[in-house]
Amino acid sequence: MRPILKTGNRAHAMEDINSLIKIRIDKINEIREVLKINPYPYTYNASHISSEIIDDYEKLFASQETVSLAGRVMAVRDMGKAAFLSILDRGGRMQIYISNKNLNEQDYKLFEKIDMGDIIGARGVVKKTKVGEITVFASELTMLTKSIRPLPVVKEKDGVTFDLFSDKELRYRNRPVDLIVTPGVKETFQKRLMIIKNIKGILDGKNFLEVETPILQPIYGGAAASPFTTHHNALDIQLFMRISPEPYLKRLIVGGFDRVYEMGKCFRNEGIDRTHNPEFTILEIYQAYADYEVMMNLTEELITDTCMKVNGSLETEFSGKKIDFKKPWQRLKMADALKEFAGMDIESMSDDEIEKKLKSHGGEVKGGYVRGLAIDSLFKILVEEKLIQPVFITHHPVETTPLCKPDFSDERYLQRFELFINGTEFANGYSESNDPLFQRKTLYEQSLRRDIDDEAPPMDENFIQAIETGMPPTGGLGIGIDRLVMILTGEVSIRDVLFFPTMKPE
RNA sequence: GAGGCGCUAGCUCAGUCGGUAGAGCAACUGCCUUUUAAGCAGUGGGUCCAGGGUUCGAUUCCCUGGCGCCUCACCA
Repeated sequence: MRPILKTGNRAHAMEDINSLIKIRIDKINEIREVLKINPYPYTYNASHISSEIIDDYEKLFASQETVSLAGRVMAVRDMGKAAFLSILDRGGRMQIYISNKNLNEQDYKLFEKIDMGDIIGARGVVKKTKVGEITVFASELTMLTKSIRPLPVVKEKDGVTFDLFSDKELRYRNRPVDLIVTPGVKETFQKRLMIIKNIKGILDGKNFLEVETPILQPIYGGAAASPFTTHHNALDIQLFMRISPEPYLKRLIVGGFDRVYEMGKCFRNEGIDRTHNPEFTILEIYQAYADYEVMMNLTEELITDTCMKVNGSLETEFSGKKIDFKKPWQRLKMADALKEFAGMDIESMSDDEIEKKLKSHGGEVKGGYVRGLAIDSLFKILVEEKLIQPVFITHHPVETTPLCKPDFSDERYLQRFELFINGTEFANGYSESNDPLFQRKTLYEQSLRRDIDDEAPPMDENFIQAIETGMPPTGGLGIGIDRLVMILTGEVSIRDVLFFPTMKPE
């Protein structure tokens, strides 16, 4: 079934028109009919953006050349025969001086129809006002887009913001307005883009290839999570939204792309909270002939380099805690972490003791006791939240994942690491499993758990066949990009680093 | 999934011990030729989230529901 435009849309839109909007529509009509101006023209050539005018002020003032710029009107201070506009463009804010002495009659009449929120073009010379603010003294005004929906009025003086657009629900549901009026929001997203660009730059510099793999998959895997399901009409088959790009990236390693990465959306059909959004961005990297130690070093490099580029320092603050990214980060075996933070010598404990301990802390293993899963669960309950500074937890019990190689020195544990910062997981990496017989066995066993654990993925025969073809020894790494952006920008909620977080319909 | 809190004008918020409501900003009308949270005077603007109950009367009290935020649980 194709989505059909609801017939009620138009009626609803009409209802929505309140008196403030009506007044602005009247102004559009006057602009069109009286001033004979199109309030929605097609182009405008601006010579400068705000920041360039400020940077080049001395030169522009000396030459008194005419500059032009385009932006959104954020404030109108009208004093009768003179007025000041603040307009906002890509480079920031610029003040425009309006006077009927400098403007022709038509443009002055147009000025009288300008509201906060309109997008205009202004041409004029650059001077400082009496109070020393760099200002474009307008000799020509152009209406570029008449806005009919009023913006929230946010004011600011001496760094103090007044009447902030603070209703989070409205902000997330109406992000364009939020981006326009809420200080700092745009900057957070600019930082997000810088972080992503920097990480890709480092990887590109190391000859990793950025690839794209299917988001719609007939069989999902690579993590334990509930998928979103969808349906392909022509093939009449069920498809799943990927929960991880891992299985396809490994197929590419088998195919000879021996350094690949993908940064993209994954989808998990789980609850929503401060650190979880149903769709989120993951970075996965695979490097042939490398092991988990190489991937740990790469993790350190990616994050410290990016932190330095974005924040100019390796120290940041996150919800009141100082985080120090200085290398090298501590590396701690999970068993040792349990010893250090929970006072438990897990290796000397019997299954009975472990199970009791887990129960006493309100934990359980889905589908019945398994020693390794119980240890992992104890770690989560007792240790995770205590890991504030960056630390690699290594050597998880073999039962925690079927996709990782056991450590040759002690096969009860994996060559795996997870990076924890501020009590949450940021990265996860392995020496990837490439023994086809072992892989078939562990994935089969995992698929059997589906009866008792609805998050266990199904058997993926096609993937096993790829591993049977022969995957070189490979190190793999996954980093949660949204959470990384959170810690590097100091945002406590994932919704504040996503342009459009998932919301229930109103 | 559980608990707490919130939802009143375009925005930010008061308020009504139950008698259908107010401020600031925004808007509108005046005044004002260097302002910057511009200022001064005046005017208009509300399904008080929705539904039900109690009541002569509910925006207010009670119940149910919706949406959001926070905390917890869940979460490779």
